[in-house]
Amino acid sequence: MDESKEKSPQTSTESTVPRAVVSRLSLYLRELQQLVHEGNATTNSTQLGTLLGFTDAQVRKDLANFGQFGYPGIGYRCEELIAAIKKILGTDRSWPVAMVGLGNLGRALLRYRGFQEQGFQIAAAFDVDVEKIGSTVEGIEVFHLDQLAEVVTVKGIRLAIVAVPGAAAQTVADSLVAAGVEGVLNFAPVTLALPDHVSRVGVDLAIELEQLSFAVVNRPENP
Amino acid sequence: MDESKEKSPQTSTESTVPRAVVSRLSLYLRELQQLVHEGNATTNSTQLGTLLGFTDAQVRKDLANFGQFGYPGIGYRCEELIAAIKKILGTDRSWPVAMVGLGNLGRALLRYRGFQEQGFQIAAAFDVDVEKIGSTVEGIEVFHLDQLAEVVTVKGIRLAIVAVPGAAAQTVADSLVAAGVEGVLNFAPVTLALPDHVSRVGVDLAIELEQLSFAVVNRPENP
DNA sequence: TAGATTGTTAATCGATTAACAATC
DNA sequence: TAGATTGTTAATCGATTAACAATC
Repeated sequence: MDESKEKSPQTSTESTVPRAVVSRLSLYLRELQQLVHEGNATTNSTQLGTLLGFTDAQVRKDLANFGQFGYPGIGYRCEELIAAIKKILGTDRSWPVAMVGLGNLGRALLRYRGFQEQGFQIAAAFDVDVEKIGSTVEGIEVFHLDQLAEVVTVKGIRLAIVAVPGAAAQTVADSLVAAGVEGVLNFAPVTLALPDHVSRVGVDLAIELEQLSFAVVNRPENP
Repeated sequence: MDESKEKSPQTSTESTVPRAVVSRLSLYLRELQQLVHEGNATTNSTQLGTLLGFTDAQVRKDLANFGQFGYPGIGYRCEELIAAIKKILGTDRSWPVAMVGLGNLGRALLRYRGFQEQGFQIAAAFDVDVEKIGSTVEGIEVFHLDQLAEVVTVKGIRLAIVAVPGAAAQTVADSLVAAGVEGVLNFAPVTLALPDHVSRVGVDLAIELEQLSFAVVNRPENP
């Protein structure tokens, strides 16, 4: 073998980590927070795996992508692992987020507490309805979409949530990109075209139900 | 009660078709509907793949799981493929769905039109707030959670959406299972324990944002 | 210590991509 | 026919699981 045994210089996390692993990382974090809430100081790969439906090997392998966090013979100290995962996910800080679109979904999301609990703060909302511009919803100022670039810059916004009708989503996305936003969480039922340097996550509520109906219809007993 | 075909130890259900494939099937459907809307009668694996960011081979391979839908030299007839995918997903019919929890998110989801467009109809809503019981929201009757089993039976409900606080979600899920519901779409930030014969899809809005912050923080150029 | 559990390597399993004969 | 595109098989790639020495 002529291969050097040198480790590659990428220390913590390059884009070599699959999305599925990152997704599970969030689940580990959520479960660890729950375990702490229940009074546990430590856990282990078997317990975490059982709670989430994964094998113990997978839990350890996933974490191994980012370093060594456990103690042989003991497991993982919950608070310590929580801090480590938050650092990896980037949620050891607070992110100001833009909300675009104040229809039913957008307004509901403005009121949702779960974002803030995990380090995301809606810093500004945008719409095109003049009735809404200038008002305040849940303590968040509503701006016209035209002010996007300005507000994004002033407030240091890097992430945005798109909750506009499908027909408007791509145009909004283009504006977000032009304003310098780096990541978009899209609730519109369309696939957004974004440049490579902008990250994209899509949630389509109807699609989630479709996954369910497929599972139900295709279960052995159910024709 | 006879599970006679015990070939594989666990998850004998839809193990033949991976979840990832089913998820892409929904994306194909959405894109095909968009293509029809734009006036296209046919498409092909290269076009579908390009629009969604997949290879043409993957599109064909995914569809091959379910049969032969294309025409060599031509591609796919949009309307025909739409009908085929809807049949596979089980959305060639209308599904009555239960909504449990009428907080901000639950109410927003009641108003969301996207469900109905894809064949899902909220048939009843449930809460424990006596102020809401008996009222009508968006034309949908609100029942007390105690009436779940009864209403589920009468309305033939097989799917449910859980939009209650995390602390209440497992209890609600247990009630849904007891009422005979076969699939649960869970928006509460907890992992629900459900029996094998009940399907589960989870959407955690904070987790979606975490995926985004991870992507942004771990992009080569960004600290 | 003895028991428990990690991190990691090797083996297995599954999913994606490439290639091409079939065919419209 | 000539050109285009499918469905499918084979090759590649990646992810999950199993196993175990290290170690607390």
